[in-house]
Amino acid sequence: MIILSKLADYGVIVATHLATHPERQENAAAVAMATRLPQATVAKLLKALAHAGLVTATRGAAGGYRLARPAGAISVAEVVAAIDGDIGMTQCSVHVEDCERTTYCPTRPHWAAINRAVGAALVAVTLNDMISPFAFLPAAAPRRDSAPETART
Amino acid sequence: MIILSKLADYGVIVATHLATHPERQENAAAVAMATRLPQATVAKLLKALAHAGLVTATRGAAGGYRLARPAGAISVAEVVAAIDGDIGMTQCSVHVEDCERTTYCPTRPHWAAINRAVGAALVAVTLNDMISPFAFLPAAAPRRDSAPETART
DNA sequence: CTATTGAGTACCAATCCAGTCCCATTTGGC
DNA sequence: GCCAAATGGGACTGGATTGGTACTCAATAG
Repeated sequence: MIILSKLADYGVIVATHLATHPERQENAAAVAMATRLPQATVAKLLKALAHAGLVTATRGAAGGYRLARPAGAISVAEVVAAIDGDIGMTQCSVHVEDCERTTYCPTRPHWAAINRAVGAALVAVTLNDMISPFAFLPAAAPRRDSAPETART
Repeated sequence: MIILSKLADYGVIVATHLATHPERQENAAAVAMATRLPQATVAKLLKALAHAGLVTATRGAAGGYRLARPAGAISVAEVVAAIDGDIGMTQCSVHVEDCERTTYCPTRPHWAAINRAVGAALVAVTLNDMISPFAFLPAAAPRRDSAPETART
């Protein structure tokens, strides 16, 4: 099971690439070449990122993109959300009204909690973390041995 | 963006339903009726769960399904994995060989860490938690005051 | 032996997604 | 002032994936 769509994955790559040269302004073609991604797709991604306010775009000749904020202030969750929309585990987490089981489905409230946990894992990681060559430990996954009371496999 | 497929979501509902009557053996039709899900789909789900060893199946007349383990010993992650396969954030997390960018992509090692965090969020929740009427706090999402709040539109 | 029920597989339909293309708008350069 | 370069914002399409169904085989109780 793949959680992220390929586009969202690409989006993080593109954003990360911009984060490596925060002061430089690059147009879509240059980013595509640097990331080895299809040019048209990169253009689409950058548009989405610009729309979400994560990158600033300069139009016209000699235009291009650059990060709107420092790399440390942009989380992976934001990049993913800009491309794939809001993060939610289940249908009913995102479109509550679509789930006619709302009244009797006992699992629904619990999904919200799982949702937050997953979201926290993505929010905890910034683009700065992604370009660092060292592994990091996201705050949302502190340790595995804190197993509360439930037996695991 | 929806992270779980509908089938995986249904799978959790089905497993949760079985968890409410651990001692009772139910056939696919009964589970389908109780959960208001299409009967053929429920049958398919139960087969997948049985294949993964999460439920035990009794064949023949008066056969049916029941949980193979106590509800507290089955995590949501297992149920999801039984239906959707292994959990991974990106293509390269699951099929490393498919990603020809491995050598120079700086984001790859970090996805593994995010992966673990998300997986931990699902492993921390058991079927027992899902049937409890009270909200619980999964271990992987310890607090909200660490400001996962991001500026959205 | 027969009815019932799960196991397994094959298959169809629908949806979604990745990717491309087109045209309008903006801006810098000549 | 005009043209080229670049983004903005759609629409469109081919393909892959998924949700759902149907059918046949195997096992078991009575």
